[in-house]
Amino acid sequence: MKLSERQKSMLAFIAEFVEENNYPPSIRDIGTACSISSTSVVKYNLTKLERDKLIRREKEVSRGLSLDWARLQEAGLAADLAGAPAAQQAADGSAFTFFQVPVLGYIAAGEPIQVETADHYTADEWLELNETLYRNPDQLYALRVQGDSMIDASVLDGDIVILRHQERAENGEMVAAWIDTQNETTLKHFFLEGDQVRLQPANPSYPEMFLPAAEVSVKGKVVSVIRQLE
Amino acid sequence: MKLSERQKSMLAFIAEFVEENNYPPSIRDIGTACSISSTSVVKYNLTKLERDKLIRREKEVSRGLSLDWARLQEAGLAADLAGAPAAQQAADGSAFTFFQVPVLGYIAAGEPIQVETADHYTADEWLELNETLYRNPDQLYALRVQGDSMIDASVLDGDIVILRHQERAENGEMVAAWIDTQNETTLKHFFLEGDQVRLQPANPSYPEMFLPAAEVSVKGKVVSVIRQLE
DNA sequence: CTTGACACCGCACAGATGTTCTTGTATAAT
DNA sequence: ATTATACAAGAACATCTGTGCGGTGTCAAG
Repeated sequence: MKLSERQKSMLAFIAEFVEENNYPPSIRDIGTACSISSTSVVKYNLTKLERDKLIRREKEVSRGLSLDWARLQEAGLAADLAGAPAAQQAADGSAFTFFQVPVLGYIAAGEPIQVETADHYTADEWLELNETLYRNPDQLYALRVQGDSMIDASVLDGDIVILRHQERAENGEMVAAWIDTQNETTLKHFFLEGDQVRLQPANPSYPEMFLPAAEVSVKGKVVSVIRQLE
Repeated sequence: MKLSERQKSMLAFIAEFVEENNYPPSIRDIGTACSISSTSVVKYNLTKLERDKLIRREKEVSRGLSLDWARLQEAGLAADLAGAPAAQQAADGSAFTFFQVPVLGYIAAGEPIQVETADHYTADEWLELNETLYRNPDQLYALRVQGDSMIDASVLDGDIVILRHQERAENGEMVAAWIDTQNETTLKHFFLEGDQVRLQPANPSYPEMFLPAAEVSVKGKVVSVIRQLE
């Protein structure tokens, strides 16, 4: 199922419109927004989208259409759309969205964590976060911290770190790094020095690690830390 | 603002309809469902509801209406309605709830923050949290931390602390404390020693404060710390 | 070259839908 | 009684809006 640019822009507009107005756009609304002069072309593409089950449509009902977020998510299209998994009304009437982040397991000098295979369905716990705080929520996941090797960076044993999945990191960033030779994932500050990687704990009582760049792969970068005291 | 039975049933129907169809009902839809034979009567009542700001309406747009959950909640009407913001469907179909926490301002050795008067409608920012992590969410609020006086407790400048509103604290807990004589709220570890209160920063370069218990009032206890690195 | 699928355009039409006008019925205040 | 106000009905109207149909240009297969 591949979509034309036009169809993508239509989806984007529909999402945006619903987000803003709380009711769906008419065919002509869509046409104007997506620079489609003919209503029948809008209908034509709408039918396509409906065939792919990305939207639902009620025949002969004004503005009788809605997005199927489940399918959009499945198709990897939800991320680009306004008001993703569920659009909600904040207390002030403005619309905003929330999303869920899977807590995939523990990180430390502990067992390996297969971030790639652990998907949204194997996670045993979830965090719910406000979109205003994060971008690209579909790339986020969370881990519980075990050990105090990052204590000087104010990350304590038991904290939850939220990471954005990415393979590269800037020097000094706090990352989850997979160490090939040791078969484990660890939370450290990352420094690339020539063809060596230095993984530095933020606790002087733990040693730095120097490893060949080939043996280290970055699994994600810490974007947030959450601690429960109660 | 009191509503007629008819208006209540209209609200209920609109909520139910939107929940089910993802688009709003037409005037005639409402009429049929609420046993109103005339479209003008529906419009009449819709106008009333709009005057009370319980719904929003776009003139001359088919199905151009939406519920204002904030106002409905305020009026205590939201609970009876289908699809109220509090109830959501998780990906696995199970229901769970989330809630919002107002970010009321900054805390430090800074300006006073009137937690009592700052209610859910004056907050300029919100956090959204999963209920599974917190109990009694209605007593929660959040503050941004200014300054590094709690750095040794791993609370950094810029962090957001979530507090539970309470007047009492156990020794050693991290609290937001109002200091009468200085007209300010500050974040410190709390110790009651006789009729004196010791407020201790978690940073050796800041001094402890000893104050008469009468001059200190606890505004809340820190239950969580959130940090954004990105 | 012809054909057919595909994406697109314009337009006219009919059905869907909000609005307005007139009328009628209570109830409470004057 | 009279007036004002809230609530309701029905019909006519205007416009919003989805649908259908004829037509165009492109492109690859036959």
